[in-house]
Amino acid sequence: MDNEQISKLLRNIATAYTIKNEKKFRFQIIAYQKASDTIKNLTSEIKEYYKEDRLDELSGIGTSIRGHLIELFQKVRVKQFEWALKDIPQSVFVLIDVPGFGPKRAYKLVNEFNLTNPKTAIEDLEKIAEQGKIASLSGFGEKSQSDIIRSISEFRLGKGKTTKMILPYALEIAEKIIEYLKTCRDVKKAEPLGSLRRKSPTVGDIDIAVASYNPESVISHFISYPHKERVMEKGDITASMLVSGGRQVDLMVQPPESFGSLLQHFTGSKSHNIALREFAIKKGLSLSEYGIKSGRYKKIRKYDTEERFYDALEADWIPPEIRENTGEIELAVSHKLPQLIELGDIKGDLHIHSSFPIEPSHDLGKNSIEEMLNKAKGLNYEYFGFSEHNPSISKHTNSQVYALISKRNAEIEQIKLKTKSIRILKLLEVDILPSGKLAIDNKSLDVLDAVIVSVHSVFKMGKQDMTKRVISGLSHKKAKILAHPTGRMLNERPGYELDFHKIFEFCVKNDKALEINCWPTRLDLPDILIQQAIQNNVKLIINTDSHSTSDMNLMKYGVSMARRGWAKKSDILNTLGYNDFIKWLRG
DNA sequence: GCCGTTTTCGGCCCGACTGTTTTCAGTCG
Repeated sequence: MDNEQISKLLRNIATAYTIKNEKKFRFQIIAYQKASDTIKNLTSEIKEYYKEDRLDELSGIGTSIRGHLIELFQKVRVKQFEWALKDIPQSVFVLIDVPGFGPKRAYKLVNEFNLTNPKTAIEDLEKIAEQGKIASLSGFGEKSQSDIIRSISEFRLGKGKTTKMILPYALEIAEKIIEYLKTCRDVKKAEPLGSLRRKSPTVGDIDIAVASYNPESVISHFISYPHKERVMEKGDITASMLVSGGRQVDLMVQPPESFGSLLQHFTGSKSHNIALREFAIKKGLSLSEYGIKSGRYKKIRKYDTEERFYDALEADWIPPEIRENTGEIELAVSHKLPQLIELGDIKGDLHIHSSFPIEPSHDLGKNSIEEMLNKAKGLNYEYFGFSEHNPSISKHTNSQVYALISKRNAEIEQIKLKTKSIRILKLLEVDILPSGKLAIDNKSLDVLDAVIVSVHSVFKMGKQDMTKRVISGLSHKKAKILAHPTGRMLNERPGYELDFHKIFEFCVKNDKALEINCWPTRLDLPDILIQQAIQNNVKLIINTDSHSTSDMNLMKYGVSMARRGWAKKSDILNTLGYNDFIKWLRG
């Protein structure tokens, strides 16, 4: 069983407990949900934690659930789970994935209509709703019957939060809506919050906060958005709608004097907020989007900025990117938060594909060496590295490969003569073959300043073999950077299997760096691995992997990812000045 | 069932909205 399946299993246990007796099992339900989330967010398989006897490192998994997981890995069947799941039809766990269905409603419908086949439960229920059989059920009515039909249809089309957007796409939608919101006079401020503000690599829905003295007017303006598909909810201070494309947008409004508490509340993450509120309780305080209530006086104090809100808790302001309840609250309270890297700290971009006809087996860039370079100057970089893919080895002999690389180098040298304001490096992105050998030979490698190595074929290898392959590729003296280390493509494929303990160890020992690739569908390394890499003293470098001049603006996404991984300026190699950087590259 | 900045026992975030209700349950974030 993989993480996704085990996470779902634990969530099902929580659902089962909710159906059995929500009050009695209240805290077990929370515990199982938390354990489920922990496993869902892991970057390596939980089974590895079990094998290495490291399950106790995971927060939210205590003695009891740990014992059940061990039983799961050893015997497959878990007595406690079987007891909890007994009497609950499988269809319930299928139906619950459809928005609007919680444990209670799903269970009631499955039982009432005897939906025994989990594979067809959703469409069976749809038919029953269409036949008008649900409205007469106690607790249901005409409206909920038609809502069910619509929910199922939207779920099938992947609308709402069912599918996640990559970050730039979500930002684009948010910016349009914010621009529209600002045409309303009553809107004093409007900001994108939630996972968008935390710069999460994928975003389920778009959260927007507005400061206004007239929430009614703001909400009525919001739901009149010309590109809306439908309004899902409309209350006094919040509203939700689907915009064209089926993307969900949530709105919350507070007066300007409470905007700080609203920002804090609506930025999340959920687990950060829960932890912060638990911390506040110990101080006799109660937090919400309205402000802070003191237990004794019950009077609410309002905060116009987030800084003042955190300050009221005697904590430093916490950058949104690290609000994931992984220790940031404790450090904010002890005033020991790290100074995270910023976009302005970046002094160079080393992973650039020009259109120079180097005849690679992978893709070529769209803009010339000179065009890319001019863009780099515009970004005020100190140094810049060209790293096209190596010439295709199936179509060229070694000497042809050498000739192509030399030709590119010659062109770079020509341009270097005319260029004073920026230092240029002659790099290449070289494939690590399944054997672990680099795709090009030493003669070709010798004419390069260094190479970026990466895996572009045969992804399905065992973890140990893939780790050996990558380490073998990185072992070459010229190989300094491992590009997009996990190989994941967001919304497309998970990464290949790698033993990152070994990779980290190798990189530290041999002074190699791991790339944080800025490409929005990659964002690779993932944040959690960035954090682990830093803890292990592994050097990192943020590269755009640009294939056109406009791609070079993607640097901000890599920096956000680094911030999510708690990276400081000193953790990132391309914040170094040229002399220090080149010393590392050639070292 | 988890967890430790008064705790290995006794706590466990806080609120909005909808539909079916006649005061609230269910779902969501």
